[in-house]
Amino acid sequence: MELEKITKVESRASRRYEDACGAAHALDLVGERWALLVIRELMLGPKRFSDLRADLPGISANVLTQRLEGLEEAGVLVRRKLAPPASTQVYELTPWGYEAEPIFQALGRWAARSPRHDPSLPLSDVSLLLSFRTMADPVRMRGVKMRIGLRLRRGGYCVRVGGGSLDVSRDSLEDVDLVIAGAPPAIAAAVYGGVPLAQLETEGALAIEGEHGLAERFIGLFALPPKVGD
Amino acid sequence: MELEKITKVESRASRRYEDACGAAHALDLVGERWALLVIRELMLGPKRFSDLRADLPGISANVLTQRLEGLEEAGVLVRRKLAPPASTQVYELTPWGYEAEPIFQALGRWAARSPRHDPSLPLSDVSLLLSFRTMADPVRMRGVKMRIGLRLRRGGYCVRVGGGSLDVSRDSLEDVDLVIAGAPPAIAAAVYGGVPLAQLETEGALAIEGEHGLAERFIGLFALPPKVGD
DNA sequence: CGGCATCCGGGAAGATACTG
DNA sequence: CAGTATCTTCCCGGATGCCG
Repeated sequence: MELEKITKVESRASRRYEDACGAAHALDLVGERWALLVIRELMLGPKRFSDLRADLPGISANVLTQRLEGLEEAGVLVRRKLAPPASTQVYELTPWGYEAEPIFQALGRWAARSPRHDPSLPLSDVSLLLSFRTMADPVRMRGVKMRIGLRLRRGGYCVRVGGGSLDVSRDSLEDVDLVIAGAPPAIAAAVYGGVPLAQLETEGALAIEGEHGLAERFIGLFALPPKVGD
Repeated sequence: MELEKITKVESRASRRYEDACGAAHALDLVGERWALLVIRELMLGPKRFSDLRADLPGISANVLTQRLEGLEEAGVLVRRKLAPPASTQVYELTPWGYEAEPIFQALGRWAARSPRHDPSLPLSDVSLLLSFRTMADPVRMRGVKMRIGLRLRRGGYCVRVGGGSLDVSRDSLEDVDLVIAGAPPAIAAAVYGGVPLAQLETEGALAIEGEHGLAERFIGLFALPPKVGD
């Protein structure tokens, strides 16, 4: 057991980049496969093991366990036991963990220009909401004030636009001007793919509860960068 | 041979995150081990295979070959043959590849707060220069105008401060106000570690050609974020 | 069922030696 | 100098099973 631990530590050490560069150290911490996506899924609040598994298509249970251990050891997240009677264990980012969001924004903005980016793949609730924070255009938000509710697979979120910025929270859908209900890929198709709302509604992929004009204005707040070569 | 190709393609596909999230796609492109560090080393201009190998402590030749192939296929870099009589082959980022710099800035800023960050590890020329671009404080640069030359192991660089921003280029050391010569870790110790210039000079780790006061002012332009817990 | 340990097969990374 | 070939080690992914 002790020997096992030692060899484990040694192998970990030998697999780190021996590099003082901050980016290299970041990759030592979160560069393993799935690590950043686990953090992404926790960016809007704590989740349980099984929620993480369900929201990360393709991760296996043992890898998720390993990543959670490593990220906890690195100080990126903590395990927390909810007060009874819930008593379930959740994983929650530390304040420093939450500060990783610019990493996702930089990665996302850069990859959005990739010729190979395939928007038809599955998209998690959190990914969609984070993309709003990343892709909202400050110029287009100037003078706009609205509260949009999103009813996604795993719950409700509220997007508040005002004061030239955009705020997102996992929230009930009280006091919103409009609710958009649907799966994340459908909403992404409307927001980023230019697919008309009417078409998505007749297909049953999406439902709008409120004024359509407001939904159109909401969609107009976001802009993808042009693909490489354009 | 054909079978080999097919299995290779299949394995590649199965190892991608099937996720429309931009960050996930970025990791499909540059998430493999060493890939981002290869890009980092090319951020300030093209390099040869052996230079990359020398500047990436610990990468092996076959992995470097694979990463260069993959990054070329992804459109992040191109192989270019220099005109005769040089005739050596170099690897150069595409314009889109150069746009990856915010990724390094986000990673670096975040990891700089890590309790485990060890600044005494080796540091490449490019890492040091990129850290200047990342960590220069716009407030402190206000009204400052200077041209600092750096003579590092692998050549000369010029850091131009002016108009509230900082510019870096691989360049000769003509027309600079000051030259700092030394190994990147020593310069980092002065800039980020608070080690006095005089001490580094007497140790022979660093040499200043010009006014010391100017060097001190240059060093004062940079600030690391506080560590987690401070 | 949620969380985790264990075993196994395949494939990626690492080290070293070798070649045009 | 710029890689290729080969071998070993280790990580990832899948399946199974344990336990509260």
